[in-house]
Amino acid sequence: MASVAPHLLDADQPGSRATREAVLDAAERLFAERGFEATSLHDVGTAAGVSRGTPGYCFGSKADLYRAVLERCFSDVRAAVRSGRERALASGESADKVLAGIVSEYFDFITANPNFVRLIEWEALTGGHTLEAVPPHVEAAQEALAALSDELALDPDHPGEAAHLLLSVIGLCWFPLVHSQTMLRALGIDPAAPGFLQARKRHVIDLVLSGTLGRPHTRLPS
Amino acid sequence: MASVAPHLLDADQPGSRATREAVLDAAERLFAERGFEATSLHDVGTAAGVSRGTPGYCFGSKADLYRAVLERCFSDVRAAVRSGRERALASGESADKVLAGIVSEYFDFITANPNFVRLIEWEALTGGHTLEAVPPHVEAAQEALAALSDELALDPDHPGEAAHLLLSVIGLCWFPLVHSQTMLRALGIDPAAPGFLQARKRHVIDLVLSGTLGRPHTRLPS
DNA sequence: CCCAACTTGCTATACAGCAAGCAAGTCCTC
DNA sequence: GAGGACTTGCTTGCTGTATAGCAAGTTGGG
Repeated sequence: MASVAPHLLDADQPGSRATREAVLDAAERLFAERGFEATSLHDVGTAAGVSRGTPGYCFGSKADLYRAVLERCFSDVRAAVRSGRERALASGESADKVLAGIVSEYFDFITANPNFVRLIEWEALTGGHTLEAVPPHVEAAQEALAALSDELALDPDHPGEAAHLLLSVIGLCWFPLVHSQTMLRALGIDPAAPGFLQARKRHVIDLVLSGTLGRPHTRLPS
Repeated sequence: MASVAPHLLDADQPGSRATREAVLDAAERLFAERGFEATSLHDVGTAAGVSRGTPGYCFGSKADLYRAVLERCFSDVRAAVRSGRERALASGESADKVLAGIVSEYFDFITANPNFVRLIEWEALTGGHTLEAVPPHVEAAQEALAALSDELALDPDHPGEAAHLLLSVIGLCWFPLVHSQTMLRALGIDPAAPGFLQARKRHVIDLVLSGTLGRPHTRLPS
């Protein structure tokens, strides 16, 4: 994950910029892999090539380091969402092309940034209390929602429609990444097989396009 | 979650049946809530109304207790999948009605069994190594896959189609449950609001039906 | 020589697992 | 049928290990 978030690195925080960055990188990787509880500051220090005390020295406490990781991460995500929206606005394509492009780009983004997905999954399971204290994540979500609503000119009488669609796109893209070791294995799918990711992307795009632009209204079963 | 899995409770395992059941119930709840690492045998004992040593006495080790929880859980799930499949087979409805019924039932099932969802999510994040040792989970997945393939008479030339569809159904249903404290909050959705779950179910059914029965073939964007 | 950037020593806490203890039966023998 | 031997079901004490955080120490550049 690239790095945009100057306030976390310079300012008059303790430690040098290079060390703080190395610690953040190591912490992001380890927190994403093992979660907050199972990651020790000792391990973070070792992975960053510094002593076990340095992460605490640079970031105050383990919880503060974790929050800093989330902040940097969502600062990047927010920037990605914004730039994606601007590109979509400028493209002048038809609604279905734009939607397919959004899904495709999002799919590629999370495939390339597994740390991001895993960090949020850990947050989801542990209550999301740290994420709550990181404003950019709400801004990113709201902007994604607005982009979807605008671009597709969704019916303003149903404000929940865009939200459901966004939830669906995210869920469809995330699921195979998150559950590669559980569901996919149980189903006999190898997520590393050549073509799997592309087939998945295609499936998601087809599903979302047909569901959104067709708009059938099926009755619930009794 | 109901209880089918006699071998875990009687046999010549240590402890009385009632105590083992109480410990399993408490452990399922706590492991689902906090995960394996963050749950202590002390807490399990207290929650079960026994001493801190009893969980270890009855199940051997913390890891063994955890495995027993997963086994009981998937024994139940496997039974639910089987009975659902039999009901679908016997219904004689059209493919779209059957699919809508499957999705609706599955949605209701996971809404009523959050422990199941959370236990698997924890497994997914921690590598799924314990789940790997619990055969019923593969059997349940395979049977669900076979049911979907049969019922919808999916093209046997594309064996991955049923798997992608199953992944999509599961992902669409799970996502709002798992991310009620992260995404939903960021999007300003209250998952406890009256009607949210029904609206979600409707959205998922519409999406899956239109995507499956229409079968458009949209090109990927360049 | 001094200050920032680290490192190392220390303490308190938490937890899993083992082993010993204990109380309430159950069986076995006379 | 009584009394001791033994089992079952559970509890409590103990030990080793891991970790967060603080405080004192160290080193290198300006």
